Amino acid sequence: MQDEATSAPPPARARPNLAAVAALAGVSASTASLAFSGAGPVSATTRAKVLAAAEQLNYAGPDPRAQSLRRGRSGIVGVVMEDRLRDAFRDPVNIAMLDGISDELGTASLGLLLLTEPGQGGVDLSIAPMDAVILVGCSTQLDKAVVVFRQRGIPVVAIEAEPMPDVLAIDLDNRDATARAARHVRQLGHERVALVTLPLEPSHARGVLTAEREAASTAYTVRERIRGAREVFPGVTGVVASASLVEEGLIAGRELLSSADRPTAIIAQSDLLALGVIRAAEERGIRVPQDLSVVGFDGVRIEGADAYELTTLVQPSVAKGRAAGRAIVELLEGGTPAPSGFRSELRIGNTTAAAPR
Amino acid sequence: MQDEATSAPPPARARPNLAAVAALAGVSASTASLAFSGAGPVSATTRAKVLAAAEQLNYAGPDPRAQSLRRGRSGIVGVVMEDRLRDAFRDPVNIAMLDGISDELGTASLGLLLLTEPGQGGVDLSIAPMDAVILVGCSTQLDKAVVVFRQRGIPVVAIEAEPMPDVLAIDLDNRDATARAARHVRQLGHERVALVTLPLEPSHARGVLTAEREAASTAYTVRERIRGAREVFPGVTGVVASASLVEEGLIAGRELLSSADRPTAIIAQSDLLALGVIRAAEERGIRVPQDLSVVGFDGVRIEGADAYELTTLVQPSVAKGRAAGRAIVELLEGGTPAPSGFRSELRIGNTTAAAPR
DNA sequence: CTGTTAGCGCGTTCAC
DNA sequence: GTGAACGCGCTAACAG
Repeated sequence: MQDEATSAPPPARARPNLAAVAALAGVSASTASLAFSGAGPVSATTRAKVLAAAEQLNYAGPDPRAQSLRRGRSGIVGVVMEDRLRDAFRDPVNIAMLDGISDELGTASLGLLLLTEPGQGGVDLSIAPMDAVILVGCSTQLDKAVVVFRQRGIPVVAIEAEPMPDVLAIDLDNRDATARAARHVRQLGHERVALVTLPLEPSHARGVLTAEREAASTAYTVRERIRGAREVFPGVTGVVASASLVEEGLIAGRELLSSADRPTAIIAQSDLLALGVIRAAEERGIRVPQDLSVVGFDGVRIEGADAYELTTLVQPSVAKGRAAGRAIVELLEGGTPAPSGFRSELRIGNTTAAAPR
Repeated sequence: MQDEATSAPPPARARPNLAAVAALAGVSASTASLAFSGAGPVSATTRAKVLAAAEQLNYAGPDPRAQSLRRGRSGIVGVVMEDRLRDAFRDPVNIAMLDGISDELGTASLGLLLLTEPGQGGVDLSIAPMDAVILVGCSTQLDKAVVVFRQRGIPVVAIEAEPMPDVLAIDLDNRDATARAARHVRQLGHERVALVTLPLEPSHARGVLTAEREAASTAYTVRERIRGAREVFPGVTGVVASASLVEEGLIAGRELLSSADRPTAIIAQSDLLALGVIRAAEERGIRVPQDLSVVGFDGVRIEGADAYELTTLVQPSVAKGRAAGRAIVELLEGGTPAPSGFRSELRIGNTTAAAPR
């Protein structure tokens, strides 16, 4: 059977397609398709012929792009992160969540397309061939994108985002949890309390937490946590960090601790920020927790924070990610998963104590 | 022109397509296509008509999957990481690299599809609709996948991988750099030296570094670094960690430091491991660097390692990522970028000193 | 400026 | 078991 092939030089050097393989194998395209997909009944002989032809033509198998079109599925799930990746990945909490997501998606053989909010010059969100989308802590700026997704029939799951119509929410008790921590602080007798918040705007501007900034912000998680603190300390204010980093906590801490009547307790919106605050205190000889109580959020293990057992709100990051991934899978299978809410636990360490004097 | 449309109720509630929009707008499909893509000359009137029709039908714009097929491009670049994401992202070096990659890809409006090596139950590598692939520190187990990519004409760039045909290499001087560090250690008079290596096998098995394991391993970077150390300390051996984590360094350090004639210097293959080793020494009251010299690799800033300025090899992680991303973009534009090699710099800190006695 | 004509490469009905 | 035909939704050529 190879006689002709050897006599006539293999002509097509271009990318072969299924039809070419089928032709060389002497079968129809549909048969060849079945031979590859494994679905449907194909005789062993025929399959072997097809495979041989494929090998001869250097055919790699069905084209994923064409499959996507035909099947109406690309097998890709977009994960939209709020920040630049370099910022997002610096916080262990995000990594843990992503890990949970990827775990569930991987199980369903779904790929994970990493995207960032527009404005940072990434891919146009509505143009990528995705079957579903997970929004991670995204601002409401994504409204337009969400509309497009809905028009396309692309299911959307949002982790800790402002409730949006037709978007399945995976939520965290940011407000309640912060209120619980604040209550703990108040019970210790603290009255001069300050906040160190995560970024309020996409610009990641550092600075004082003003009423205007707060009102203008679209950062759901940040606002919820602020509100939680206000439930206990109504007028409480503080400073805004530009990212969830120890370094940023340090800067914020210096700011807060330099004033004459400095706070006796600081509620930080992440463990990294809290650790930075502690460093700032150390710099000034302010003892934690004797002179200053510090509360964090997340409950991540931070290398090098061994000296302290941070009082913090332990949130189930991986579980959150898993829930989102699971929900996506169910939605793609036509199911109707329920929104879910996760709870953070206050873990009291040795960075909070009775207010001085 | 709208008369008929208003008399007959809008029938199709199903997902509209370009043809439907064109029909309702009273233009041809190709014209409608141009109206959306913005390419080609379309009169303002026509465009408006098309857009109005689209809005009326709730049409979200061209289907990305169909565009992919037609254009032969999906706009997606796969990034294959060796480990589970949870492991990979725990090391700042990988995050930095990914950041460099995503920066360049974002500039070219390319999406980043996160994949892991098969075996961990992820997506079948050859089935995702990717335009190009970046392999990050991958083992040679990807041979088959690489063959498929080549057949498909999908360009492949590999960061720190065993050289493979038709794969553009972005390399790091793992061997030379380690040799330089080892020479520094020898100059300080050390003779009893041990290694703490990164995982040698996909299984991430912890344990002693044996000749068999080493020979069987496909972990390019790890082997290169071992070889570099051997150039200076020919018979040197040590232990294998199961991941690049402080915790793992701690375990490895305990192992190495428990023996009677313990090493006076330990060369770790990452800063995280090195920090763990230092912790192990602290546990036993072994002073660093007086009693034990420790060398790392990467030059990342680790929170909480303030007490020490680690002697380490500073590698340009972000630049590596950028180079890979840039190469991909050039390859997709039909260019032929040259392979590149990056150099690590030995940064001498205060964790190495003259050998004791 | 706009319409017509062809496919991109594949999967999926149906008949036989 | 297998083949023939059709269409997924869009866009690149040309023709007018």
